[in-house]
Amino acid sequence: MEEFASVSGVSRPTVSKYFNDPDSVRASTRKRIEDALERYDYRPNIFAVNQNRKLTKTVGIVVPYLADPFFAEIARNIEQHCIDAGYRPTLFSSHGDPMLELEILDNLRSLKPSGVLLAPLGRNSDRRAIEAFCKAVPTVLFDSFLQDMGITFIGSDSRQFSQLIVEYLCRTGSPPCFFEMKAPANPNANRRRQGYIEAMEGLGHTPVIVQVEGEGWAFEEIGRAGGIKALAAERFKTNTVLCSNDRLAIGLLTACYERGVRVGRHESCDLRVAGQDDHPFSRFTCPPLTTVAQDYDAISRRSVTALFAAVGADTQTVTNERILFEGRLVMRDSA
Amino acid sequence: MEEFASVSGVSRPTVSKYFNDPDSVRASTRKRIEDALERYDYRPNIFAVNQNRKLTKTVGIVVPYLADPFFAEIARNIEQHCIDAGYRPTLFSSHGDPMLELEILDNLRSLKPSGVLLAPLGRNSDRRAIEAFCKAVPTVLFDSFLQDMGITFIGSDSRQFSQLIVEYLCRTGSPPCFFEMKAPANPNANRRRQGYIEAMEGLGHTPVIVQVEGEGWAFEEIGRAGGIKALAAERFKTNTVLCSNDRLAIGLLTACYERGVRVGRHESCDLRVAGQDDHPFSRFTCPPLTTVAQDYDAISRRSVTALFAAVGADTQTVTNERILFEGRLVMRDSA
DNA sequence: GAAAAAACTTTCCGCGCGTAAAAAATTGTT
DNA sequence: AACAATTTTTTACGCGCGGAAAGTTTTTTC
Repeated sequence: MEEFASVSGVSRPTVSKYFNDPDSVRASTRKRIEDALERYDYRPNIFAVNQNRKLTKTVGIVVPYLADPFFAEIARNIEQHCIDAGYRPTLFSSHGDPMLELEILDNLRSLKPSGVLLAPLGRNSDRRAIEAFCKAVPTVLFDSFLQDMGITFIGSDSRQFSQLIVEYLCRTGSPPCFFEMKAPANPNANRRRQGYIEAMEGLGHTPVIVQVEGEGWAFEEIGRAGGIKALAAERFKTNTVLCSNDRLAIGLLTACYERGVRVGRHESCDLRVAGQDDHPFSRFTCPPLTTVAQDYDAISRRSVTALFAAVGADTQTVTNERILFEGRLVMRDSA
Repeated sequence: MEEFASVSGVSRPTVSKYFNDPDSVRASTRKRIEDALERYDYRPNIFAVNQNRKLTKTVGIVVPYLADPFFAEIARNIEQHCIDAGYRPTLFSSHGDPMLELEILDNLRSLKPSGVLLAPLGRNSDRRAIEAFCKAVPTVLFDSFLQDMGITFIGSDSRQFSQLIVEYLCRTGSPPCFFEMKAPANPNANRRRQGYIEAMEGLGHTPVIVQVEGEGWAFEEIGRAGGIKALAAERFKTNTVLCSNDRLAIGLLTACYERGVRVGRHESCDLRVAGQDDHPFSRFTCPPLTTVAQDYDAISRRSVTALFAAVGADTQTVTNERILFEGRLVMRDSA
C-alpha cells in the first residue's frame, strides 16, 4: 500500500481511506488512485484489513441443507444481494447435522462477520448455542423460526399456505388428507399441519392426517416409502392428498406411479396430489405439481435488507419482528 | 495468546507451535495446553494467523451452478473430505456466469488458499484467466475438462457413459436417438455425443441426433420446450431417446406427459427415455429414470486426494493427469 | 481576497500472531 | 554422574494495514 500510494501520488492513509469508502476522498484524489489502480492492480491484503477493522464486510449465509434446491435457490439470491451491497458472502451448509451447524457458527464467529443470515436446522438445532451466537453476531433468521432469537425473522406464512391450498382443493374436488413426516425437523411443518386442520374445520370437513416414518433430509425417499405403505393400507380417506412440502409430494408421486395410481385432476385419475413450496423441480414432475409458491425473491431480499438495516444502525436493534410472506397458488395438473 | 500461554503455563511461541501442529510439542506440554484450552476456550485469531502463514489451511471449492443438485452433492462430499483433512473449505458457485467465475477466482486468490477445487463453467469460461489462476494457486479441476490446466483433472469417462447406455438400449429395444442442447456449455456433452455416435456405428446403427435451442442452466425447461417441439415435429426416428444428461431427460419426461406420450419400457408405452448422471432426483421421476450413474464418491474423494498430494509435495507437481471414472448402469422403468 | 472548512500529509502506534536466534531447561544416553 | 540431544523460553522483529493526532495544503464561502 505504501508503494502503491507513492506511484499514485497520494499518501498511504488516503489510499487506506479510499478503500474503506471511495466516496470519502475528493474526486480528483479518487481519480489519481483509480488511474494507478488500472496500471498496477494492487489490492489490499484482506487478512490485514480484517484484522484491524471492526466491520469485516463479510456476511455469513448458513442453510440447513444445500442439496435441497429450495435452499440452493434462496442462497443464490441472498448471495447476489450481499454482493450488490458491497459485502463478501460466505456460504455454509449444515448438511442436516446439528453438530456441523454449531461448528459453522463457531467458525463464523472467528470470522467476525458484519452479520449472518441463518436458516436453522429447526427442531434439531441447539437452541442455547444459537441464542448465544445471535447475541454475539447480528443475525437474521429465515425460513425456520426460533423463538426470541435474532434481529428479525423472515419466512413464509405457513398457515396461509395451508389455508390457501385447502380452500382451493375443497372448492375443486374432495377435501384433502394431509401427508407429512411423523417428526418433521422443520417447525414450519407443524404450522402447516395446524393451518390444514383449521382450514378443514373452517370449511366443515374432518381433518385426516397421514404421518409417515423417516428421519433426515431425504424427503423424496421418505415420501415414496411412506406413500407406498399408506396407499397399500388405504390410509388416504379421500381422493386428494395435500403434502407438507413439495419434496414429500415428489416422493408420493413416485409411490403412486409404482402402485399404478393415476394422479391428476381429470376424471380418469384416481388421486389428486398437491404440495407446498413450489420447489424448482415441481414444474417438471409428471404430472406437474400443484402447489403453493414460496416468495423466494421477497424472502431473500427482505432478509438481506433487514440484516443491513440492523448492521447499519448505531444501536443494536433487535426488533424481534416476524415478517411473513404469503404464498401464491400455483395450479398445475396434479390437483 | 500471551494471556492464554501464561494461564496454561507455557510460553507464547510454544502455544503458537502447538496450534500449527499439536504433535510438534512434547506430550506433557501438549497436555498443559489442552487442559487450559478446556477451561478458557481460547482460539487464535484467524486473520492474524493467515497474515503470517504461507499455507492458509483454506481450500476453495468452486462449482458452476450450485442449484444443480449434482454439484450440490459433489460439493457436499468435497467439503466433508476437506474438513476431515483439517482444512477449511469455502464454497463458491459461479451461478452460470463467466464474469462471476472470474470474480470468484480473483477473490480466492487474495484468500491465499492452500488449494482450489474448481469445476469450471466450461465453454463459457475465460480460459486465459483460469490458466493464470491455476499457475498461481494449486488447482485441481473436476467435472469439466480444460486442456493443459491444473494439477490434475478428475471426471467421468463420458464416452464410456454413452457406450454403456447405448449398448444397453440397443440390446433391449430399438437403438436410441440422442437428445441434447445445440450449444452445450459443458464440454462433457460433446464427448457424450461423440461416444453415442461411436457406439451406434460400432453396433451398425445410424446415429440420429436431435438438438434443441436454449441457453443457460435451466436444463429441465430447455428439455421440456425442446422436447415438445421435437415430438410435434416427429424428430425422434425411433421409440428410444438417450438424453445428454438427466436434467434434460427430466424436461423431456414432462414434455412427453404434456403431449400424452407414455414413457417406459413396457409394451404399452410409446417411448423409452434414458439419461446420464444419475441425478439425485432421477430415482423419483415418473417413470423413474434409467441412467448412467456418475461415481460421486470417487470423484469427490479423488479430487481432494489429488489436491492434497500436490499441496503436500515440495515440488509443484503438475502431472497434467486425467483421471476418469466409469459410469454404472442404473436400470429403472423409463427405458 | 481573506477567513473558514475540508481534505490531505506526516508521524506514530497497535492489531495478534509467525518465526528466527540465542540462551536456558528438560530429557535421554552411556 | 556427565554429556549430548531435544525441547522450551526469552527476546525481538515483521506481516500489511487501520486509525489517531497534529500540521499543511487545497477548496469553499461570502
